[in-house]
Amino acid sequence: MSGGVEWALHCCTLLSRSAEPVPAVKLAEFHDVSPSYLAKQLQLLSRAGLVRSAQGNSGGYALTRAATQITVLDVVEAIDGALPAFRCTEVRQRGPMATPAERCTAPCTIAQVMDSADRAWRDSLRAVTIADLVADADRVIPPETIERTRAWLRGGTVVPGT
Amino acid sequence: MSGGVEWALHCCTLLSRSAEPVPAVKLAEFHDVSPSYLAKQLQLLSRAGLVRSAQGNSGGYALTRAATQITVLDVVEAIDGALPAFRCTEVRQRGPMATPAERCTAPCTIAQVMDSADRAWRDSLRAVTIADLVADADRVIPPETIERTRAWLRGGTVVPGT
DNA sequence: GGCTCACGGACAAAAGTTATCCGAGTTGGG
DNA sequence: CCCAACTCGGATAACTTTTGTCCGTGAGCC
Ligand code: FES
Ligand code: FES
Repeated sequence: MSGGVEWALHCCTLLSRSAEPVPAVKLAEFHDVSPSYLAKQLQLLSRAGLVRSAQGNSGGYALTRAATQITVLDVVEAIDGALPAFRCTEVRQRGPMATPAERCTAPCTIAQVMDSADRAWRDSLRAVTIADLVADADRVIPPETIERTRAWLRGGTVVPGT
Repeated sequence: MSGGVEWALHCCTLLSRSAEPVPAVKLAEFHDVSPSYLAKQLQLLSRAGLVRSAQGNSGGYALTRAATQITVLDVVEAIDGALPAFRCTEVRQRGPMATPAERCTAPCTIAQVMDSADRAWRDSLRAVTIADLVADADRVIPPETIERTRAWLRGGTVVPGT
């Protein structure tokens, strides 16, 4: 799985805290990651329709829907692609004892099992929304830090310890 | 996911049909895949303890336990590795608003969700054994073909159409 | 009209995979 | 007992996908 999924999910939780758009550079600075690469991930989120990009001087990224309407699976599929990890090559139709194509109406049992597991994985991710993540984070992070984060997102660059 | 997983699983179902060891070359010929590469996959299965290799003139590979005692997950983890797809980089501990390490006693919520999904995936694969796969294949493949396969595994190279 | 900002694609580096080879060890037969 | 054939095993190379970076283009704001 792509490592950028972690960044994207953290960015979504952060975006849900800000009413105004947040530039990609600021998101990168907040997480201390490569701005160029994070821009690519945000682009993927934009293509998937999860975030909306606003250009111009006070532009940036913002969620298109409420955090309760965005599942973790949405983000994962936007970054990693929606195609299943296991890909059947139809080995059974090759070799000296090949199964004739006419009998291959149903997918191979092995492919079925893999597909079922993949579905279980997706169902598990679909059950959690960004709002759930934020709610759980609020339970751990002290309220003061949350307010400081909001201020940091809103204002310019904060010089720590001043 | 590695494409060799499909080969390995098909090989396991095939091995469960033969009491005697089957050489890697024969397994490769049966599935019409690269013998050299399949050898590598079988090596991984051997390291994982799923199959036992016998050298010498009448050597080859054989399952170490009954097909009912080998799950699909065992094979997948042997080939693809047992580490989860999602890897948390602890982004929360970086950047200007970094969470102090002392508060990071529990894993990040996002990591928990990912881990839960991964567990669901593995549970799904663990629930199916090689024996289940064989039983399901027997329901589809005509008995005559199964017997021909057994004979092909036992005997030398079969010249088709002669 | 000048400025900043985000988008998009082009481009290089790294990792992981796919594929192949030859040597070490073992078995069976002469 | 020796030989020869056959097997696995690990080391090695080519390829593909992923990861990471960069700059040019176009759009909004002042
Ligand atoms: S032929 Fe693809 S999984 Fe069996
Ligand atoms: S810090 Fe790794 S998933 Fe949140």
